Amino acid sequence: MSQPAIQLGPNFIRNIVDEDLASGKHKSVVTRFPPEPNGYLHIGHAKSICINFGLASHYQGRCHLRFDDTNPVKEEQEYIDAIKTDLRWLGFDWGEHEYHASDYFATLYGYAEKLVEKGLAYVCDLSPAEMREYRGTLTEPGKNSPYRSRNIEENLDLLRRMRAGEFADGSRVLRARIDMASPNLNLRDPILYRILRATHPRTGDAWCIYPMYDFAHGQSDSLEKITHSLCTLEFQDHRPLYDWLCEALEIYHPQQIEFARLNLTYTIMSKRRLLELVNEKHVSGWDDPRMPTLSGMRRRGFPAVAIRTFCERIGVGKSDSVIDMGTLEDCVREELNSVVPRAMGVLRPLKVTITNYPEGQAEEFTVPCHPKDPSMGTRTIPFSREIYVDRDDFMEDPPKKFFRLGPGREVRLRYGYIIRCDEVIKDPASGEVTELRCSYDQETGGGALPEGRKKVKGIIHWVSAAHAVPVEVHLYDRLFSVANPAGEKERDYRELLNGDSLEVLSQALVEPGLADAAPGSSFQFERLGYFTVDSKDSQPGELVFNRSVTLRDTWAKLTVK
RNA sequence: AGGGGCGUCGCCAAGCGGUAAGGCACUGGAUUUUGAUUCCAGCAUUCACAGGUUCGAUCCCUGUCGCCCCUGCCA
Repeated sequence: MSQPAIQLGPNFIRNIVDEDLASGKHKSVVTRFPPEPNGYLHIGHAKSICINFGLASHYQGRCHLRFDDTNPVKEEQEYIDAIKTDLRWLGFDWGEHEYHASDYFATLYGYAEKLVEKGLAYVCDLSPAEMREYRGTLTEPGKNSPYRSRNIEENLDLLRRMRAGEFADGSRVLRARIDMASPNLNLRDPILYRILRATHPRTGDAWCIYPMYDFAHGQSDSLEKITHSLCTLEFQDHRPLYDWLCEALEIYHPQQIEFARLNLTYTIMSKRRLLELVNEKHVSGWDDPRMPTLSGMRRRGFPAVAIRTFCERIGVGKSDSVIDMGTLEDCVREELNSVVPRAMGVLRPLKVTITNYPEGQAEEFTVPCHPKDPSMGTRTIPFSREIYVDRDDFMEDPPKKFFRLGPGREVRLRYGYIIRCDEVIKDPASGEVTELRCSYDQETGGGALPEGRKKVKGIIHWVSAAHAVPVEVHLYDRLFSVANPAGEKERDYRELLNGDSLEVLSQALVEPGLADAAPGSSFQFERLGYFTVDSKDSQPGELVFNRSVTLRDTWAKLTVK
């Protein structure tokens, strides 16, 4: 696998790295992407991935994949596997450099003993409630734990017995001895190790004590000789602890740099909440096409390149931001537009009979697969007396500027004839339009325009009734009904879900050439948008198409106004 | 005795003392057998605000205001 061309623009992290390289602090760059395997990767992770791998490739360095697996109660092998799948799909390669914090458990434990021996850590017996009380508040200093003055021998003995499994879960912890009066709460004797009897996906029951994030992350960075440890803004307050531990342990000291996490309008990025959406069945799974997960987007039909382009475009900064979903959609359209073949599909069919076209007759039009890329070749589409058009392309009482079908109006069938609507048939009971009876101009086949004939403005897509393939189409809309669900403090985010985020169309029809479309393959249904064959719900002969994204639609914009 | 960050066009974002890049969005117009694509044009006399330093400040200093993060034995 080769590194994708990720071209991140200038940013503050690059400036720092440039200085480090210029000053000789570093000769090369080593970064890492450190997910906790407690859920699936989402577009926010993609930003981090692109920054870490992108920075490494920009400086011809390397980027490690490291699982931050220090909390066995939340982590699962399923997630480890899914993360690797998504990472590869995105186009990144970590080579031999796959690591797990759990690989370092023995070393980390050794570090803990070292800290105790230096008098910089102690075993504390305070209960969680007491711990909270002793910690103080944002404005008041904490107070020293009564166990803070235990001597080194006792601490070492206790730590070893913690590891040996002599004490109950939660009964004791190992703490760093720093400063209970620090204005930075992270420095008020933070917990380094907790007793936890849980089976770890990789180390099983080998350990009953597990290191906390702060005692694993920086140490893992150090062991891997990471030069620049990039993380999100909320870890800024942890940096002093990161630095303190590297100094106290006298180990290689990477530099932690924080950047703003990604937020996207109309969705959420919290793994905890995404898990809830899955568990509470608000969505069909982590890979539901409405989810902001990479697996969801892949299934929806978003190309990996589009996601990488998106990450390049949004840049890297330190200010909290919420990026418009339109930016992502534009990246998706841009990629799909250039690489995907065209096809015709009718979402909500309305029967049209061409009254002057001979019964039983049929013909085929040979048309390009792509309007601008001849290398994509041609395809044939059948035409006959009965066709289907989309209901949206007919209006009984059309407004100004509507140049599709209406009583007495002419339109061009894309790649076919010009037809005129002569008669509108309705269901006598409901008044619903059930059929259009039209006549065609046989001089206009395949786009021909006889001398002197006026050009028609409207061109609509269609499908031959006898030849069309019935399919199911899933239309997706934003998952949430408000732009920034995470910013809504008053209401539970579940109340903000968009009840109409999924629309299932079971009567859709596509041109016969799509009958054997492969799962995951994408097409542009002309005038409608990009559609991708669902890789999970499709059966042979029963295709399900996911609408990946619509086309830009200036008409829709006008009608809203 | 609170601390740590951030404020440049509707949304992102370059800029690092010499007079506001770029993308998305939006608005025109051209081409078009997709109301798509493509193309061309327009879109911040101004950088949260107020002072100060300077020949000159978005960039330096001071103050004010606004927003985000931190009181898990989560990461």
